[in-house]
Amino acid sequence: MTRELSRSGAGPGRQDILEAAAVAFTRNGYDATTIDDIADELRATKGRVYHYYRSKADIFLDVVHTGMRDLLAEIRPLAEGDDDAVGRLARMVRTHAAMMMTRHAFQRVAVQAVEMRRLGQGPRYESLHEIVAMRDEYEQLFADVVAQGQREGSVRGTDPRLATKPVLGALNWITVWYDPDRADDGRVDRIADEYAEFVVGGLRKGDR
Amino acid sequence: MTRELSRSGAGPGRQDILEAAAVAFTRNGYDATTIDDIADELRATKGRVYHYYRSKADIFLDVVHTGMRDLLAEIRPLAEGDDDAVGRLARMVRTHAAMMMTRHAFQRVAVQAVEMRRLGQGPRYESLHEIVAMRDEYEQLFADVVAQGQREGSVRGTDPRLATKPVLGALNWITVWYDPDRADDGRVDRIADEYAEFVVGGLRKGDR
DNA sequence: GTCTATACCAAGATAGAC
DNA sequence: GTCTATCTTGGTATAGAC
Repeated sequence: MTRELSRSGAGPGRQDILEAAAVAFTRNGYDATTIDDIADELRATKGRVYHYYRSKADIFLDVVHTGMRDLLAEIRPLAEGDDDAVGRLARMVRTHAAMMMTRHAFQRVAVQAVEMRRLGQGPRYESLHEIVAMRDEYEQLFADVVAQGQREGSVRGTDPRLATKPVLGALNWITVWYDPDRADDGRVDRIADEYAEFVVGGLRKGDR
Repeated sequence: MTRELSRSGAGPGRQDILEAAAVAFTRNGYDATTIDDIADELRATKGRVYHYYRSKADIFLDVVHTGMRDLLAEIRPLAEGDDDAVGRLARMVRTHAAMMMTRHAFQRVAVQAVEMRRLGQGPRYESLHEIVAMRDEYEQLFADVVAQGQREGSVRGTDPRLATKPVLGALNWITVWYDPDRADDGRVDRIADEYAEFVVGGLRKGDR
């Protein structure tokens, strides 16, 4: 039965619901989004939604999981290259920034989840641990590149973990202000380049 | 009657409620916070809260308004100095960062509000326009300093409005990860300095 | 001015027809 | 597999005692 399918991206009927939910959650946030909102977005009714998902929290976690999995899939290979750290960092930033814009709905919901402290309560969702683990791995990818840059002498000395905070803050914040409906050709690339320049400048060792 | 007092910071009984509400909203977010949570934090009951405020939304907006007003009061004088732009920018960033930590509850709630798109609906709260106006003024303060730095030749060329996005994103994000309970002496200053260095580095014209 | 008790409603979730 | 109808709960807001 469908209930038993593995989370995230599996199942044909589920995918539609996931996308509708991402849009709905992006519009109004988790609490203010009703199951009817999701059903409306789907052009269906509650019955359909509850056939595939047991609860609103389940849907939400699946959206978040999908968003983080996709982001990690893009960034991990870039972080693991063996060229110079600053170049890798620039590509990671550019790609993360671009994802916040091109996959706006899923990424905005994922960012929402990071901000929720109270996600810890409620029933024991195993997918919650997975999400926290992905977030930690993600942050570590950036911290490692920073540390690598320090060894290479191209990045100024700071605690690498602390250094990731403004970087990821700047990047994640894109989901707050960016409006995908004002899509303007070339805009995504221009913004992504600006972020890359900003972050690299902020971490590079100044020669003055 | 108390109901007629001007919003934000006025009234003796109101101040207590405001502080309790800031703490409660910080803990669980707007929707998940109940009036009973606020009353518990106050060590009182609903009756007290509703004596001073007509609705939950009113309390929330007052917390947000207070947070933004205080932040603006700190930053505006720094932005208006007449020394070099990079120095002013560094002080603005340091101060903003410090406020996110030392006034964590109010500032976190204010950041929450910025992220809510749907605040626009519901009854016509006049204070909403004021809040939006404050946000815009705030962003403009940073954009002006960036533009000034470009005229002075110390800041690299970019759209000043776009340049403020990663800066304010990095700064506001502090409210998400910073935990005031792990207060450790000197931590606030160390973090604030790190942010100042990061932002200035990200915007300064590179001499390479 | 603060409390308790309660009206009222919105929304999550379920039952069962088709 | 999708629907409509309904149950149930939790939370905003109010009434009115003290």
